[in-house]
Amino acid sequence: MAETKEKIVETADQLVRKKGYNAFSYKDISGPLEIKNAAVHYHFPAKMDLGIAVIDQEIEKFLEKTREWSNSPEDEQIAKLFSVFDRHNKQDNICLVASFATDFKTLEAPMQAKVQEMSANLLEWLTKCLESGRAKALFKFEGSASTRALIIITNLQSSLLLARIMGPAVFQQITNQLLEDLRS
Amino acid sequence: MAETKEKIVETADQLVRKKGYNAFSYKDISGPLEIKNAAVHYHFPAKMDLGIAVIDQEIEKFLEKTREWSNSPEDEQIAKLFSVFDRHNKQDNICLVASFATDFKTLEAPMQAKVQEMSANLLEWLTKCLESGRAKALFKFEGSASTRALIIITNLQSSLLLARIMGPAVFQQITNQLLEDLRS
DNA sequence: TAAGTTACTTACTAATAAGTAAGTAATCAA
DNA sequence: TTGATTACTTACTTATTAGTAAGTAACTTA
Repeated sequence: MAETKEKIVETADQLVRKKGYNAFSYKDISGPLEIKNAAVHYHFPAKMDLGIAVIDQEIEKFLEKTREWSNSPEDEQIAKLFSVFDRHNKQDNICLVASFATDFKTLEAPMQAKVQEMSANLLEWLTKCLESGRAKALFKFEGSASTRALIIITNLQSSLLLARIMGPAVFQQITNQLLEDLRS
Repeated sequence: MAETKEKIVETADQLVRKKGYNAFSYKDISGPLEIKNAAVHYHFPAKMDLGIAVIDQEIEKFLEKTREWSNSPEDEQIAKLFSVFDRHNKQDNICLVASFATDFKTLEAPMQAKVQEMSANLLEWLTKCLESGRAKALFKFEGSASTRALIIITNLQSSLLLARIMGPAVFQQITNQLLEDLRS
């Protein structure tokens, strides 16, 4: 991919996390990158094309990371997932799923499908990780792995939301206890 | 409060929950209510005034409800809180805190303060409820009540977000397990 | 009953949004 | 070396946004 195109996607990713999909415009991208508005439209004719590119990149990154982690013990894999969210917390970013979930009803069908794909990937991976981690007695939790995965995902997502409102410390407070819960 | 003014706030509340604060316009209110755009501006000169009214109403409703519940056992109080979220789930609504958290960085200072006030109220109430419920052995959980309150709030918030993406059943899946966790 | 006051409507403005059409300079491929 | 392709810019259009100024009809109060 060309340099400008990559920078556009990266800037859009940051904007979705910082302001939300409906709250940024092409001007917010063309300005910082010192290109013209029409240059953004050249690479991404409609805003939806850009939105999809942002999600596609996130899906790709996630699959790549989890592939890298796949030989580590499950408790380390979970720790690595948490550290991804921790990094976002330190940058005052929220996660893409939460950001797009808020705007979900305003999105066109192809974008909604992409958001669903992104969420399904995360849930599927976490479910398997919890399942095999429990089999090895690395984790202890009640109920099905898929339910526990949903619970942990909701914790991670909303702790970034709450951290934005109540300060970054609440993220640590929540995630420390979550990891504790999984062990005990 | 006058009838029209109430209807405007109620419509705005629904719009914030359905589309997000930055994704609705005064036209989305004046249209359904069959009034003119300027009528909305008459009651709420700037959009922020309307946003604050929506949050103020939510705060008031919350304080009223928790006052009503205050003589019930703590496990029933928690069940009532969950049922409020359940009602939102059935209407495909997300919660105000999550909706405004996404747009938080685009909000003016007085609105940010209101969002913080709303979150603090919820957290404070839930912390106290968990604390006294644990003292009566109605609940069992690890760690401080305030951390557990944060965890439960994040679960409730994001289960509405995830339910929108993955279907309303995930809300039940999550909340059933959460209530189970608190008991066991 | 005259003078506010309330709750609007009519008719705007200025700014910003997404998106497009036509032109251009530089590179690439035959 | 010509002709196409790439990656833009210039210069628009159309729609929508928040917001306002001036007018009006109905009611209220002195």
